[in-house]
Amino acid sequence: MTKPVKRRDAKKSKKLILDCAIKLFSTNGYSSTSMEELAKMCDLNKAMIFYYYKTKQGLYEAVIIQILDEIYATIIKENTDISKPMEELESFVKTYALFACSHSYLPSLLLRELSDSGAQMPETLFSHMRKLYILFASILDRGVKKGCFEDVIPMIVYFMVVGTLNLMVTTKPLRIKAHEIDGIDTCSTCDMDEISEYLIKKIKKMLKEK
Amino acid sequence: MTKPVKRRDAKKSKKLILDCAIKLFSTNGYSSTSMEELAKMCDLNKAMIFYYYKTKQGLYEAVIIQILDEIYATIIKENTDISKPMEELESFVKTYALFACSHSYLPSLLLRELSDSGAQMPETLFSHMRKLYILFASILDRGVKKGCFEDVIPMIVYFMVVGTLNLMVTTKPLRIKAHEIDGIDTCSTCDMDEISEYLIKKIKKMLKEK
Amino acid sequence: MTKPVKRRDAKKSKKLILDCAIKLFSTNGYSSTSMEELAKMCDLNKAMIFYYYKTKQGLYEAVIIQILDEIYATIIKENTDISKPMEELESFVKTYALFACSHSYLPSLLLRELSDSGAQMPETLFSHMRKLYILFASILDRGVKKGCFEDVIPMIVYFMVVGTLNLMVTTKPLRIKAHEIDGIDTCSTCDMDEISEYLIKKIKKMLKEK
Amino acid sequence: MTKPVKRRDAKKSKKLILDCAIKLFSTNGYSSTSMEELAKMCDLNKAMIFYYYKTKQGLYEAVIIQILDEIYATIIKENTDISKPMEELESFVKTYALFACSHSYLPSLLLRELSDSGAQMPETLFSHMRKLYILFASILDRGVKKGCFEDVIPMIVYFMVVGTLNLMVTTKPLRIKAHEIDGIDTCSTCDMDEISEYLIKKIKKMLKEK
DNA sequence: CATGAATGAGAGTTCATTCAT
DNA sequence: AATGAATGAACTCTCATTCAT
Repeated sequence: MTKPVKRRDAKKSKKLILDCAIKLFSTNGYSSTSMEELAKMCDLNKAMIFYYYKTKQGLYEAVIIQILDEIYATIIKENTDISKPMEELESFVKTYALFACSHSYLPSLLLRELSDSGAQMPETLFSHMRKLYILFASILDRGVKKGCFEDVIPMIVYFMVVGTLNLMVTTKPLRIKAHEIDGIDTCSTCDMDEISEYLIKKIKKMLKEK
Repeated sequence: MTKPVKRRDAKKSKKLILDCAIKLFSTNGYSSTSMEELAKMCDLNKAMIFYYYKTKQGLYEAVIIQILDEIYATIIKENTDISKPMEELESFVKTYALFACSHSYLPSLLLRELSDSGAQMPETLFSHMRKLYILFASILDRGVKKGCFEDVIPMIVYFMVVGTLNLMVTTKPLRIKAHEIDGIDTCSTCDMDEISEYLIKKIKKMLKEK
Repeated sequence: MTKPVKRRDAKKSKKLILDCAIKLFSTNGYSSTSMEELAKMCDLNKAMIFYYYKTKQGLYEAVIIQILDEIYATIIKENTDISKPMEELESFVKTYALFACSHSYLPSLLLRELSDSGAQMPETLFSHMRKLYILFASILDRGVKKGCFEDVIPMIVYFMVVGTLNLMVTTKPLRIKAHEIDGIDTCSTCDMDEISEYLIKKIKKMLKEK
Repeated sequence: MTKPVKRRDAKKSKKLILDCAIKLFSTNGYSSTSMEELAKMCDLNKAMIFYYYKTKQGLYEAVIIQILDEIYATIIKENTDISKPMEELESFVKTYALFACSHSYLPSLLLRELSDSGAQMPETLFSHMRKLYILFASILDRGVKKGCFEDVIPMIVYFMVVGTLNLMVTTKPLRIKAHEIDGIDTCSTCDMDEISEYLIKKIKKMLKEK
């Protein structure tokens, strides 16, 4: 008489929720994502989300940690056995670009969070973001010390790189539309490789000693 | 004992609503801004918001138009009687920086809207944003033709400038906090002038012919 | 500097409001009629409606009195110098039918009011409705006494006449639609004359002594 | 001290909402019925109504289907194993009368819906109503073919029967009041049986061949 | 007479969250 | 581990009505 109860293992369900949450949070933003919608997407009961993540905010933080840990690990991995700052910088940009391109929720989430002065930014997100920046800044710093870069303000350079990459990812559909409407060049057909190549070239030129 | 009599000045009320809306929308984003909250902030009845702006969406678009018209007009004004592309570029960046700094809702709003692939972006916002970019791109274009700039992808350069400025504005509090915690340089004491000076210098170097 | 103020005479405005109100109340019903809508329809300020009629309910009652007074007067007028009950009945039905047809708000209003056990029916409406019924009943009564009708329950006969006429008016569009869909005969092309002729014939047959 | 624990019985709650909704919709009409009021009446949270019925309109349609399905089924049931049109007609009227009397929301709802030219009538209601009429018309039609009825316009006859029955039900309180005030005969003490007997007798006389 | 600004109450609806099973 | 029923607070928006001019 009783309905059969879906029994999957905990890890799978928990992971499923996280994956779907990433998609929803990054496409709709925090407040426009509803737990109902998420539950439907996972084909799971709403209550399960709360069972695993306590609150919506808790889930959101889990999403963030997941993403930032991934990008950080990816960059570290790609950067091992590189010692020249110039190459390190190049590797950072390329790795970030590739990751951002294939995990487009990262740019969405970061830009969104960075857009409101972090009024309510969860501590976890903040510390993870700093870690990434510190990594970048240390590359530049080593470059300056070795004499390959000059006149560097790392924060600004960081945003010129990461900010631009993020925006290029999130605005892709908009840029296509804009190109169609106005006929103007919005780099709408460039792929991520071209973009990061261009960026690297320009950043190098910009920072190189005369 | 008697209640103080209300304004009954349409222009003032309408303006008041718009001003408060700008603040709320840019700090909290669209969906996290409640009309109740807005009404309280204006010390006005909730219904008045709808009396003047019909819907929440309508109010939001009014906010956007207001902001983007302002920045556009400001830039145009500052750019009259400049003819050299190099100087035009410089003027664009400086004007944008100053405006963004003193009207910090602009960066917030733009970044937020740009962060979700414009899924629901109001048409008005989109067209205003394009206008601004077209202005920037035409400066670069003239520069290329006159031979002062080379190897330009305007969209990317645009984001390197505008994206970075926006991020520097919206992340100010975060950067201060990050500096306090990690002791790392986050440009936390730079003022907007220094930032735009640095940006201009770097962009010029980046685009200049060898 | 001051806006020109529309100055019409009071009577015209008051009448205009009443006329529009009749239309709206009978097509949309009481609660679905909004004062805003009404004001727009009259091209008058909302406050004027309250200036003339105090409340929505007050306006509604004015509407009712207007309508019922009219139909009552019309019937009385057409019935003068008729003395035979049979003809009187015929005249009542025809007059009512014609009026209902050309003032289709009457059937709408009446049916609507009669459909909710008069829970909140305004006293004025109630008394006017009774007047009309009393008139009808007295015709039947005289007919019985003169021996032209037999076995009469006036209330039921009244509804068989007035109820049916009302329904035939209000359901006209529905009947047309139903005919189109099901192909069944819904009297969708009959005009009011045919309907009242048929009704009169049948009512007579129904009440006639053997 | 602890709050009493709620039902948690979907069927009961859903039914309860439907039952209360029937009462409210038929006494107050669609727009004058508030979901708040309904929730209070059910001693249930407002959100539950939307949980089960999605929208107010959805609930309304559920109400309608419920009612019309019931009356249709009842009539069909009572009409099995009758073959003579005369008796079928009689059975239809009696069954309808009884049902209308004991489920007085039916007449209210029908009259109300029929009173505004079905501008916004839900499709479900319309199709159910047609089904009932088609049933009635087919009885008359068979009667004509068998030679028991003559000169029939089914739509008009239908309203003379159903319209009158409906009105007699909904106006009961009004008729009592009217009788008290004016002393006139409003059939205020008749019960439904007498009314339907009278109706049947008269309709038969009205349609019978000479 | 006439207006537009202002209001409070309440409408339908959504949502994060909890509870009993 | 999983479910569906239940909730309260909040949401956007509408409406009849009033007030100052």
